[in-house]
Amino acid sequence: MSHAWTSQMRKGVVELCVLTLLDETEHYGYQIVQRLQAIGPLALSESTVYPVLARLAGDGAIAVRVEPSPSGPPRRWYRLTAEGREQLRLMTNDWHELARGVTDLIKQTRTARRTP
Amino acid sequence: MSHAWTSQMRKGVVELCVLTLLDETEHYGYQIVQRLQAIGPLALSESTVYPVLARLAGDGAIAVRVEPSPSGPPRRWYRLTAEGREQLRLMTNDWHELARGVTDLIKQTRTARRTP
DNA sequence: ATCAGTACTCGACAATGCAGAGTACTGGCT
DNA sequence: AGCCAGTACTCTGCATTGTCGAGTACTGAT
Repeated sequence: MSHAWTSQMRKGVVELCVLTLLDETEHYGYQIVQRLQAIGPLALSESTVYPVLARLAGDGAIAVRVEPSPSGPPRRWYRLTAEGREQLRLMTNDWHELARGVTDLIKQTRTARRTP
Repeated sequence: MSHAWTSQMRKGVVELCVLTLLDETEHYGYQIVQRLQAIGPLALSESTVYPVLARLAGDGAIAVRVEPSPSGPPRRWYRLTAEGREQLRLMTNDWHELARGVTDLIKQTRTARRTP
């Protein structure tokens, strides 16, 4: 298993990743799970992704279109709405700020420790 | 206010930041709050930081030392234990992996969208 | 008939950040 | 003395969210 804290670090980030993938092109849920699992540190299961999709759809950030699948139950294709695209923009900004804040803090304290 | 998702993005990261600061040098709780509030995207309140310190101390990642304050109630100075230093190392690794994973994903989808 | 792969659903749980209120100590202002 | 701001920490309760585990349904291969 991963460490216990990795699942906490993912919080909030999952939503960002889903929106990001949908910004690229239309996706269905299972496909999103596959793509995120291909990224090691973002490997997450269906029970994580599907609720996110449901909530984003409820919020109007993404829209659904059902299409029969060649192998299995019908697929639910999701795409970004204008609202969702705007949310993605804001979230991406926040993500970059946060990531930079944390990474900088780590760097700063490292150099601070090296020169006491 | 910040957006609703920023507080979710912080999950797990707060613990990392606290450990990082303590890796630099000994700190007391209020001081940690002040320093993190100075970093815009990491601005968080006492009710966030103190529970984290309590839990880390309970886990043995940090050790406490009480000292009277020149202005106010006694300060609780925290410092990293060997255990805590190891945890910090692992968390930092995980953080960098996650951050790189997300940032790369954003970049990839951007270029993918540019060349359809 | 059985099994693997696909695609989605659901209930219950645990961790964590956060708002809000409260306590206690010091020192400055009136 | 009385009051307020700043310091330093505590506590209750809440909402959000990722995750485990199990379940359903459809297709095609063995």
